Amino acid sequence: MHKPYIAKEIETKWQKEWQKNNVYKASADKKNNYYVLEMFPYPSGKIHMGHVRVYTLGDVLARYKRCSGYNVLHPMGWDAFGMPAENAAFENKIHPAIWTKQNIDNMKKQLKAMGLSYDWDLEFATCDPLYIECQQKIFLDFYKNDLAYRKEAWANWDPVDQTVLSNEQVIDGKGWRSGAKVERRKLPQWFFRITEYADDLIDSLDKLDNWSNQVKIMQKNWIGRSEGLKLKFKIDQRPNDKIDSDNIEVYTTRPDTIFGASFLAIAPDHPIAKSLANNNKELQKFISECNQIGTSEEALEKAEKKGFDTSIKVFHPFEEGEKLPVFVANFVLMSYGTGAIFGVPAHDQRDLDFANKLKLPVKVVVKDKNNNYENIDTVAYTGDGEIINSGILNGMNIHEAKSQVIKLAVNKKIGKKSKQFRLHDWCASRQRYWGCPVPIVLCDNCGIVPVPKADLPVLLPDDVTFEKIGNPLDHHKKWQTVNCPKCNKPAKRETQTFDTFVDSSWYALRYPAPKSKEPIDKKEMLKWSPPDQYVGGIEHAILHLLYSRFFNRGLKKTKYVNFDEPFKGLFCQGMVCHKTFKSPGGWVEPDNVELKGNKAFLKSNNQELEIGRSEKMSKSKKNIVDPMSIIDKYGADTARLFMLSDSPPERDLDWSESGVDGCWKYLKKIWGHFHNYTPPKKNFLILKDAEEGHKKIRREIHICIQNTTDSIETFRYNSAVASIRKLSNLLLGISNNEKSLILDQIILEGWESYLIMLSPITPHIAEELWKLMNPNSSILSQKWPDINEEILKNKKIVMAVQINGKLKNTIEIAPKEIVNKSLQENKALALDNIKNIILNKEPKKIIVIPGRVINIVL
RNA sequence: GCGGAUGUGGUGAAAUUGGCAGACACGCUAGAUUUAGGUUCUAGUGCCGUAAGGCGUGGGGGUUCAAGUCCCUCCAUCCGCACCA
Repeated sequence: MHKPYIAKEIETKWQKEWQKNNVYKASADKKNNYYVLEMFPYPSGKIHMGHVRVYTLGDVLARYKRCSGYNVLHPMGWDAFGMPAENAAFENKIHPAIWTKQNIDNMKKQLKAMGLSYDWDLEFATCDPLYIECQQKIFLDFYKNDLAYRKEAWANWDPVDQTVLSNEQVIDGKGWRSGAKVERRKLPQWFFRITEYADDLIDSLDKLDNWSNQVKIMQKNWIGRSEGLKLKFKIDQRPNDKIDSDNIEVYTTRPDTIFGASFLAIAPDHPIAKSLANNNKELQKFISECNQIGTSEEALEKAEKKGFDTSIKVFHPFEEGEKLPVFVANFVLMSYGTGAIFGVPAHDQRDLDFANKLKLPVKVVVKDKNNNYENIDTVAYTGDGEIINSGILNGMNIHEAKSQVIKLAVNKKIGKKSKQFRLHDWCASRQRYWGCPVPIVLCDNCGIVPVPKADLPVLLPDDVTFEKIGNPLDHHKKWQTVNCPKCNKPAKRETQTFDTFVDSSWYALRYPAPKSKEPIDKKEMLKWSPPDQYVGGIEHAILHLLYSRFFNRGLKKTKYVNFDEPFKGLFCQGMVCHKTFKSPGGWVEPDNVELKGNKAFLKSNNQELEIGRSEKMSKSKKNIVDPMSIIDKYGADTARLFMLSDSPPERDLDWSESGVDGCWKYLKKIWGHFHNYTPPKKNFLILKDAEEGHKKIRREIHICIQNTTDSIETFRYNSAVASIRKLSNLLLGISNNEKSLILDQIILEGWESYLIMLSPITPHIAEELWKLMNPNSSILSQKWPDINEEILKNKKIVMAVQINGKLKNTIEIAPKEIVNKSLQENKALALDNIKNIILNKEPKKIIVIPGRVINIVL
């Protein structure tokens, strides 16, 4: 009897051994350097299955590349600033720094138990004083180069707690702790000038060949470039003198529909609206209602369209005598275009909803050929068509009309062509404690004064309390008070800290030299950067990845780097999901559930539970499986194998206990096999003398090697696992009485290749089994198996024979017959069942696709 | 609301360019061995049908000798929406 497979034992053994030998040390050479990076985690306390998935994916790639002869940089660190640490401080009276440190220690231990191939010497956390100092240096350079500036911006304001809330802390328009209705307030905040690069950020997407297409499309739409017209409407009668303009300027992307305009709408915070509100209580009330919708775009767009008639009228620019009413409307954004629009209900859904609500006229100006365009009542028509009811524009299509109106407006000096972006500048400051301080002093005499680089870092004070509501830095008078670096008079530190997206916008460049005094050590960085492959969740498709792309451009402008894009390749993996279980008392953890057939019961009292569909693992639904319990029970290799086995990496993965069990049984089977296997003395030289029967087996082995390699290269890891398993099925299926000297060598070649290909996936068991065959070498120093092209060349080709496109039979041909179409046709026609179907009919057509299919059309 | 994606057996899925749908697994069924420690092995398994055969890739329509793959349309689910990270 052989040794039982006790995963834990061999996994800790090899992890210790590899650590001792420092096998994952990154050392760059002149060429063949490869940088694999996975998105670093927020240290929330313990790892979850999402981490197991993304880090396994990255690890397979890192190990595969190392095995294929590359020098690999594969680092890990911590996105250590953020709100949860402050929440923990508030709830459990623990300092954010201590809480974060504890979490990092614990999670590091857990990641190590997964057997990931990181060079831990390169580890850092974004809350390290050195990282803070470096980031502040970069910020000062950005500020000097006009990439950062301060201006007023909206924030969610809790009027009871007297504090700023994140969108996450606003639930149904109410503060999460106070329950008070949340308002919007303007505060001075710090911005990065990302819009400066808007065009470049769109145009350069084309160059990112190794980025997933969907992310590129999402970013393009997010930036939202549009070409349109800024157009002035003359005000008929000014209601009060405080309005210092005779015009209201609107921005539109549909100048062609100008004759269908039935109103103007301005944003609640448009200067004219504000000015009117000064002596209009009703309007004041309306504006403050608008301010209660919240700051998220989703909330604004979903809110019921509401408007307030200002009683101002404006003249239609092209239609003599026509006047349009001006409304303040809750769906118009001050931050986009000019903060004012003209409304064309027939051809814009929002405008139509609004017009219907306020009983405004709907005038059709674009003819929809396919539908009844006379009556537009609830659905606006936004497509192309012939312009009607529009005087001089009649008969044009919308594109002709668009340029015609722009031309007319420019000639009349009431408009100009304008390019707009949906993207707005990045608000990167937060009114919170646990973040990197903005290194600025606010002085009554000198205004905004950067902290001199020599005085960095500006570190957070330790002695803060979280009992008082609001930003602890605001309450810390001693920390705030400094002398102005310019005039030396008493001044105040900026009490805002950076958005954590700032921390994660440049961390990849820090790994090559994480202890350098310089933010980015050029020499070391250039050996590796930018990362060849970045791996992370699709939920970061826009913000993190767009901010990183901007930041990299900023770093180029400030001469820290010499390339534009932060990541050469990008791969986004799907989420980890699990079924949900519900009892009348609420959600139930999978750990407390017993499955019998397709029913689920509560372990404690056998009560039957409702089984819900699979959803993203989340605390609220309690459908969480703790990775550590899986590693304890089955081992890291099983967990890793399961993560890769069934679902393609980019798709959501359904966690299933039986799937994990299957992986474990498989590893156990392989374990058993190798413990009973006595390999022959290696002599691969005799393989070239193999006869056809043996060659066939060897060919199949090499087909598996080829398929596995292709699948790994293209991130189809589930297919890679399938072909690896196919290879073991094949080798295990060769019966003992077939064996011979040559076949024994073929089988040995097969098993060695098998273990090497398995090793990036399940490194521990692969090493253990490798040592059984080769006690003096490590699997980590083996080369990825070569594909023997010569062997693959002579495989038989199977072709489908179809009648009217339906498969009826197959034929086999030799590779050299692939060019001989008539031979293939004749072979197909000679088949008995084909003859029977054709009988005496004359085929109308016979299509031969060489080497693939013969289709006989009757 | 806007933007992006996904949809194939009982389940997870596979299928270079349109060219044999269901590889590899899980589950299930039957049988064998009795497993010594979470058994293993063999056979079967898309659906309907005794069979011949027919039907099958979310629904409907189309292009083609040929459609999971291309086009139109509808439906369902998931992700993001700028202060969660």
